[in-house]
Amino acid sequence: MSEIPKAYEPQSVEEKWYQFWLDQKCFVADPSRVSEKRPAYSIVIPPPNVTGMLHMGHVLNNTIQDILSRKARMDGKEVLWLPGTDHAGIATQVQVEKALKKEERKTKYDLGREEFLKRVWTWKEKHGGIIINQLKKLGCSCDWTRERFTMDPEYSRCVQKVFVELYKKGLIYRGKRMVNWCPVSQTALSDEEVEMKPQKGFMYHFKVEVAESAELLGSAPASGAGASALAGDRRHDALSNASEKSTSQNAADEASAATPVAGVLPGPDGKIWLTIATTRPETIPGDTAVAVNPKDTRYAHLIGKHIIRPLPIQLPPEQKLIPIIGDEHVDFEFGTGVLKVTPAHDKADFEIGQRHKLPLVDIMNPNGTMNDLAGESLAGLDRFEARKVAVERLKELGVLVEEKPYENNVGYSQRADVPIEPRLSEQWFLKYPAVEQSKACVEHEEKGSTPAPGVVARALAGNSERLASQNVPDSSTPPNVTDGASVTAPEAGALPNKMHFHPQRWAKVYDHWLTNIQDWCISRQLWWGHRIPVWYLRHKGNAASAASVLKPAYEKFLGIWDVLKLDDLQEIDPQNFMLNADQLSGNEFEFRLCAICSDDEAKWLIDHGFTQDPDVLDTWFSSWLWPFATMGWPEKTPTLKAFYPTTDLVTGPDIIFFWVARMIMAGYEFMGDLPFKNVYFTGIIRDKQGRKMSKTLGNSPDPLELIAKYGADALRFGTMRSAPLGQDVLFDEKDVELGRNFCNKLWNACRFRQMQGQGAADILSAENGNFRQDVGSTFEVEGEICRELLTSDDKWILLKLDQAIREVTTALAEYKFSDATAALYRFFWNEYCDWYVEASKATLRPVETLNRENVESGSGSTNQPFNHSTSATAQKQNTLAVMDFVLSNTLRLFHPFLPFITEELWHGMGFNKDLPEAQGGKTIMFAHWPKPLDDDFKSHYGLDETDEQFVNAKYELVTQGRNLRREGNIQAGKKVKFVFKPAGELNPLDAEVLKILLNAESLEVNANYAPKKGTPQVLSPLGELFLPLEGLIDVEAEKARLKKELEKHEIEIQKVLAKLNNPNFTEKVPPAVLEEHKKRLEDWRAKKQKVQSALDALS
RNA sequence: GCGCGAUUAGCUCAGUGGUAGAGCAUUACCUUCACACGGUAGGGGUCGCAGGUUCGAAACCUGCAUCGCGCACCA
Repeated sequence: MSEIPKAYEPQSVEEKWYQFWLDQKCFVADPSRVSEKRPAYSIVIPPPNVTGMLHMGHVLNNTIQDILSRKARMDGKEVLWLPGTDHAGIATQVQVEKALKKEERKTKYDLGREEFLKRVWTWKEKHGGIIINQLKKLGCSCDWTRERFTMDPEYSRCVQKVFVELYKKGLIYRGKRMVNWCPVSQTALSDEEVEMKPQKGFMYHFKVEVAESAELLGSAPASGAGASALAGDRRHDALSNASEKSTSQNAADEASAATPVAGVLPGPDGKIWLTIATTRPETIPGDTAVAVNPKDTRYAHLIGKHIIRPLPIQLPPEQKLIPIIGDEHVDFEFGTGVLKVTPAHDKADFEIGQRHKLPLVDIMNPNGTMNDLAGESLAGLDRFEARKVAVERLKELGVLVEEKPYENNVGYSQRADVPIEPRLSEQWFLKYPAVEQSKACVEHEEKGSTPAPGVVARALAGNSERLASQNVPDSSTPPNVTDGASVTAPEAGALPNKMHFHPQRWAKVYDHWLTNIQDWCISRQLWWGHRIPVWYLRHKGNAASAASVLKPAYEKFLGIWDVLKLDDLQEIDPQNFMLNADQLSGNEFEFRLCAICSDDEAKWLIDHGFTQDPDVLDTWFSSWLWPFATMGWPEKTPTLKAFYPTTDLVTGPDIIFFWVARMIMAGYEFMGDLPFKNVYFTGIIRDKQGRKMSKTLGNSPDPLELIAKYGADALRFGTMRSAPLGQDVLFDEKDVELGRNFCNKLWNACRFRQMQGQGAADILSAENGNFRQDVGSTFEVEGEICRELLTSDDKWILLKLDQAIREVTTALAEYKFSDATAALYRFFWNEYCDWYVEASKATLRPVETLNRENVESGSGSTNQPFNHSTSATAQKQNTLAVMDFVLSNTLRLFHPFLPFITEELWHGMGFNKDLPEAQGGKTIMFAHWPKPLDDDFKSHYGLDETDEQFVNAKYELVTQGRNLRREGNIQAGKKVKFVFKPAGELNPLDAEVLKILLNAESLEVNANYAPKKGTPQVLSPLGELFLPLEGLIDVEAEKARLKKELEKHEIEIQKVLAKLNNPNFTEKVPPAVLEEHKKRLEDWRAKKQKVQSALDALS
């Protein structure tokens, strides 16, 4: 017989079968096959960044999607798992810029927009396939014929169409707002792209002089009442006071010596000083007011007065004068209760500025350096450098009162990891559509995860067919909701469908976000992305001349026009403008066209003096259309009709706002229906210490290396096993190792089975280390199981299989992947391999060894006659049939988790042989998902609790017997004689099983056995087991062990007794529980009795 | 500040009212003809703390503590 490797070698196997699946078009979804009997199942992949690399998060995510897809195929559904990649605006552009800098020492500006974009496309072509190939290595069964990219021409048209539609609806608008500006990428960001991080810095207290000091001190006792007395023009006085401002260190010292509590410091120099707390002194030059709370009695009287802004120093005093205003926003508990207002560099300050019509002084450049308005000493410096310098200047002026360490939260740019700069700029915004519908559609039940009603029951629906006819399609599965009508929007308010989040708690987070939703800044100052489909033409001259310039374009395009009179920023209705241009005033106009343009049209517009908006759209503005834009929308394609709405979405909770919520809104807005029915949120993958995976920490393992080392199946299994529903996953390579070990176990269990079959040597081949079937082999697969020949172990394993099928099916229906793998692991390793395979050796061993000489019958044995010569072969064949049945079901249960090895074994074992092509004959992918054994099956084969309990007792006896060996210090490998004194009848086959499991040299079955004093023994419901080892056993040690056991049992007995003696318990407890307790007491007492007897036997 | 999770064996985690579990790690023994990526048998836990509900709580309720996450933030 040729050697097959003892260990499973995944590499060539995985390669081979993936190619096979591709060649056979196993992953391709065909909408025309969808019918009531063959419902659709669909998932769209969360598109990875096109130039990204596979990381553990992807592994988790995509393994789950693959499991769901493969399970759905085995359920007889038409499955579409739609793959693709995301252009990932900033990330990709930054990558290319870096490469450009490194390789050519150039910036994107050196190349210009067009050339730079060419480079990005080249980069995309070169790197874009990497992650796709990595997904293939993982075994993902995506329909690659439908692979999409967010910048495919068709996809881009969807993006433009959506933009134009929302623009028409008035939901997209352009405006000058405070946005989150990233000084590194030099673009605006959405609120979601800003991450708050605690940052250690300083809180600076500095004092400013109130310009009207003299006036205040002179005419009013420094009380709040004085304010009104100072009405009138104070400007001149204030200015002259300011110019006399003392900068002497002396004065400053005196001032700071006074208690700062009040915030108002009337110094001996005859001036009133206000103390201001800030973390950003470098923005002082941009201050245009100082604000206090009008209810704050300390300061209210100063409202309307002015302070002299200390920076920049060089300015003449009159230019430093800024007003003190009253605003409710100011918290008088915080700091000194005096707030410097910098409307151009702070969101809250901007709003205060709006309320008080304050001027905006922008003192920074887009790259985060200070501009000339910041003053000589700061201009040109980076903002953080400028902060230090500003503090120095304040010190020099003697106005710095305090500087203390302070930690506050600062918004960081997620991408560039630098603090964002609130900045006023002109951007495009979107008012989110369909918010209310999106909120209403997510199920908000209080408790537990809710699989769609009936899913579990349906999944478990029994099978009344016999073994031979396991291949009938499951018609009990109701069709998916995939009516083509959903392509058109239903009437408003008609929302029968609900969406389920798993775990449900994310619904609350989702809800909260939708409730407090802010308009979405969708424009980015990047080059890589979907360019905003808006064109501008500026015209200087009167309205009539402007109208004549616009005319050709106006007539050519049906797009939406806006006309803006730039003189006073007034919008004019375009039609009105074209008709009545001669009567309209104005000398400068801007025309704005929002339309989808072909290349030719774009060229035409450029030729006619139009320019396109230079900005591109936020990447998520394309991703949010993913579920339908990938299916051919706006055409009502067969794919869209058959597979939208999708069934499941699998993603990380970190993009619940970025992506999930927005897809839901887009789904409603453009398709009139929810885009998916279930959302499964994975956990976040962390390292062993619970830290997030990150490149800088270097704690992120390369999945490809893991696959090379352990195999894709191992990686998948290990990941699934350690990923409980909704919990973060602490990744440990040990888990993958466990996966590999498990695959190896599966491999060897099948190898064992193969070695039993006739002509095993022909069936097994060492080539490639793979299982191969020999065409000429007469080897039989899944032969008829004969009821009469079933051993108790056979029945036991069939019942365990039934249980495993139920557990795995239920777990999958509830998205509990770690439960499913745990059930599979337990069933296959602990039940099938540890017990059943070992027990089966009783019938599988060569006939000559299954000989009554080894199962000695004592006198008076009640054993049935056991005719080996005639029945042994049949018995063996029957056991093999059971094994084949169990293994065939097992492989199918495993297939979604371990696609490669199961396919290899499915063929290697020949399980595909008698099946129709489309139902497992070609590939296990389409073999039917195992159904639980139903009552007909069980009664036909006589499977019931009796057998299960008997076998449990048998195995328990074995464990006790092995214990005796250990206590007798018998080495694990050594064979010894056991004697068994049965309590009733004992089938010789069961005796043989006992012998094998005990690794006994022989097992004497003797109902009349009279042990010598001191023979170690165990007692079980099946009888007494003796280990006659005169002189070899340490009697005292054995006694000690038994005594310890006795104590243990006594404790248990006392525990149960305590309960049973409590009248409260016996009266109130449900009868079933009472019975159970009584039985428990009996059990423990019986056990104790047996140990006691054993102990007595020793002395 | 608001919200959400977590707290069970050395580690990572299951466990939705009725006898405390798994994997890893660990100890001892074993290369027995499927598998040392293996087998057999062990050891190891007052289930974060304090109250309450209950005949009965790891589980349910109320506080508290610690850790983590999200949202919102006061300069």
